Amino acid sequence: MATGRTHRPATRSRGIPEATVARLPLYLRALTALSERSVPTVSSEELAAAAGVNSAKLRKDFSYLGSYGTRGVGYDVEYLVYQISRELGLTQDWPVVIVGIGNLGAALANYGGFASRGFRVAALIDADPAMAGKPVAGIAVQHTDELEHIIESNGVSIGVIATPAGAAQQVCDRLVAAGVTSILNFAPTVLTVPDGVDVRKVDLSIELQILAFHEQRKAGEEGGAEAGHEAGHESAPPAEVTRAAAAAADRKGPDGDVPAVMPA
Amino acid sequence: MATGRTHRPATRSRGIPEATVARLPLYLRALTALSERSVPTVSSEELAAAAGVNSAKLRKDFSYLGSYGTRGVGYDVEYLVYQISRELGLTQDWPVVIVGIGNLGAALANYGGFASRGFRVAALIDADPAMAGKPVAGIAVQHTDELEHIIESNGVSIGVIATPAGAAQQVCDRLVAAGVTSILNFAPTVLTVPDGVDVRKVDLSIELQILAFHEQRKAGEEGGAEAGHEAGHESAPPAEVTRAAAAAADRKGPDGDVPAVMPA
DNA sequence: ATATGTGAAGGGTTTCACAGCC
DNA sequence: GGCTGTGAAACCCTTCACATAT
Repeated sequence: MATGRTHRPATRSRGIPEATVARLPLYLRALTALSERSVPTVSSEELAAAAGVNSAKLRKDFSYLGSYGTRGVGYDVEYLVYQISRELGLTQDWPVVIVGIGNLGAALANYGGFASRGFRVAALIDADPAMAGKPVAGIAVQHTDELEHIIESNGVSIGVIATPAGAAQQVCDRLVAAGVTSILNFAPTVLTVPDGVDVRKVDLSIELQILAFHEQRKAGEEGGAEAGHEAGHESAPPAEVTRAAAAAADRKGPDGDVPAVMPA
Repeated sequence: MATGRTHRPATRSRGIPEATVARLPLYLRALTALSERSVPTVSSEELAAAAGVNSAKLRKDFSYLGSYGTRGVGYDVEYLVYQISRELGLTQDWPVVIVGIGNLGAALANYGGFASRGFRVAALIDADPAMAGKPVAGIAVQHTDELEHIIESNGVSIGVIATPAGAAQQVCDRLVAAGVTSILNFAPTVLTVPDGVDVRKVDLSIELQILAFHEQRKAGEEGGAEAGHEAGHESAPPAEVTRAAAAAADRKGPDGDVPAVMPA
């Protein structure tokens, strides 16, 4: 993505491919596990298996970072952990706010995987006045009114949106106006943001729909059935896709009935 | 295009690119919203804007499905909704089970976006005996012991794993052995599955790490600062990445302290 | 006049296979 | 001998631009 940006003469080969960046956290997790078990070195083959990719891809990925391996030996686990962490920017502290504290927001707040990687939950924000002051994951929920103040006084540049879809764009606008430049969006909506702001989306129902597509394909193929298990299903009357219901569900969002953020 | 596969005389060009499949749910959502507002037709330009892609891509995507548009006019909303739903396999009923009913599992169970698209939550499963019988989203949680029985008697082919990472592979193995062929995995682990089984992964911390990478880049660039907002942050002492903590958090998973599934 | 459908060009990503170094 | 690092090939995806249809 990105339009091209300032293409400088490459200090040391600037520009790690997006696909590679997306895999670095995977490698980091596998390396972290090895580090815990005090394994000193790994080969590309072993590490690739642990990360679920093939070894040629892994080596190519690492080649964009530099030459951190030793031929005939492999990679030093500790050294690689450090290098990848640095490349991803995890050696610094990233305060984040989570907006919309329903089941999903609470799950995110409780996820230790954030804190341990340098993401510090600076605040939990919800529009429901009844939530204000209630502790979730050991942090008191604050009201939406405080949003701008929280962002600015904590220097927050990353925001997580876990509100219903109907509130997401408004929350997004307020986050961006207050200085947030990276957003992780769990609401099933397309967010519009100004240039320079990154948005990543996690969409729970899209993932299931992609699985359904492939599942359907399996059912349709009757060439050389490998797994002896009839796919598909035919008990209940084929539920007609209820369009109105889907739209209504999208409006509520990927969470229960959380009373969420409304415009100020 | 494509490797060739069983290159039959092309009934109507089999084989939709994976990238296209991944966008169909996006289009479907946008179309559903239009349908609700009783909009009869859309142009590729309008629909693309609503879905957050560019119009050339959208037209190319639709061309893989067939010629469902009218030149000079646009696409019939209702017709397209039906065609995409059918292509994705959403015109049939897909019973799914969710394993691991912590905050995340509960959020998923409550998500109306599943039910409204043909995904019927057939069962909620958790390893904690204390959870058994408790209703979540109107469905009584069942104990892990029932897993195989539930899968088989309901003809479930799609499973969602929302357990801690430590339990994920075991749950996965049991699901697959019982007949599940598509898995949506929220646990921060690489799952190993036999051929013919699809796995999709949603990893909360990876998304944040990717954002951090780009955020760091923004901070580093001092060429022509567009948004007058200093990136980065320097208040707290730069949190050294605590590897052990990250590994421990991964083991617990993307949810709180949910007592989850243990081997039978 | 207007907007789709699609060859062709362009860019990015993955895989191959082997040269290079330990 | 073993394993990394990397050009080159193959593949996939996106974008362009225009023929085609209403």
